Amino acid sequence: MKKITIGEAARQSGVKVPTVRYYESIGLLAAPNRSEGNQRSFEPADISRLAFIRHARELGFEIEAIRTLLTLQDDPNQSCASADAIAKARLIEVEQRIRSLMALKAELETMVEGCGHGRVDQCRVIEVLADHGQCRHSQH
Amino acid sequence: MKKITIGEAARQSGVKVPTVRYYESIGLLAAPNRSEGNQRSFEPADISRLAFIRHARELGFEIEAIRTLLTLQDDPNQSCASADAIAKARLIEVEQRIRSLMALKAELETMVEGCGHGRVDQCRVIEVLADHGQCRHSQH
DNA sequence: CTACATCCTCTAGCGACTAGAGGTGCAAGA
DNA sequence: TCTTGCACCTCTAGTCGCTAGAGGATGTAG
Repeated sequence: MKKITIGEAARQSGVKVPTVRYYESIGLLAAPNRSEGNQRSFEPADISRLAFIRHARELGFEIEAIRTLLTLQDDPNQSCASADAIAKARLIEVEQRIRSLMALKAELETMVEGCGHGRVDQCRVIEVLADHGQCRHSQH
Repeated sequence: MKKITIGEAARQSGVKVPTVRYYESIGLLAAPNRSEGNQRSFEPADISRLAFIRHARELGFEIEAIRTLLTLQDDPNQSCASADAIAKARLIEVEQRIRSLMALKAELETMVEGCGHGRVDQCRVIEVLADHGQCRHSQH
């Protein structure tokens, strides 16, 4: 088998080199074998695992959630109820966040539209920030 | 004038006590006068400033952006072009983030819907994570 | 053999707080 | 007056998920 360097693993998985080392350091990725000269030598499975992690991170899962998902993946006989629960929780978070951002968007639009491009004392941006009572949303 | 303690200031502005001290430490809020016993004594203007900061933070502005907005507020003769630019930049960020989260939402929904609630080896949650090729969005 | 890219470990830094230790100030009840 | 107990003080260190940099070793191409 040809040796996969950390740089190769990084390129193939889309995870940066220092981040690969970081994932190893926190135990998300098993420590790989080393070459004569102490350089890491990865297996193809490590690249899949890194890609899995990367994808999950892109979806906004926290490291601890990913750790759980990975242990589930490692043991395919387990019930997928936990995986389902984690994904559902994340979905709810994302929906919340979208709602919240929509409210922010509306408020920012009011600010930007209301800006007369004159001096600060007539500026709606500053004004709205100074007085929360002027906006329609109250919790985020 | 009655003295406003840090606790009072926190309650009235909605900023937590340690956070008020933090804002002072990074120069976002001027260091207030102290009582005989070295306790901070705030002015009503400080509370407005804290409320301004809090509202801006809720809108997702970074501390450095808020610092700029505050200097603009402090000098009302300035043009509000900078304030406008900051708000516009933030609006674009928010719109980006919403689009990105919508894509995530769609992907998470596919995962959750596809979960057969059986064993992990048939679980769509794990499967989708393991193989990015299965999903329709490619950049976030 | 010599460049030069890539690798190694280690420590420190980022943003925006938050938590905790260890101590002081202050107002109200006994 | 004393004491209880909360609120305040400073300082350091921790959070999350990396990222940057120092200072050195290894590996490969010409």
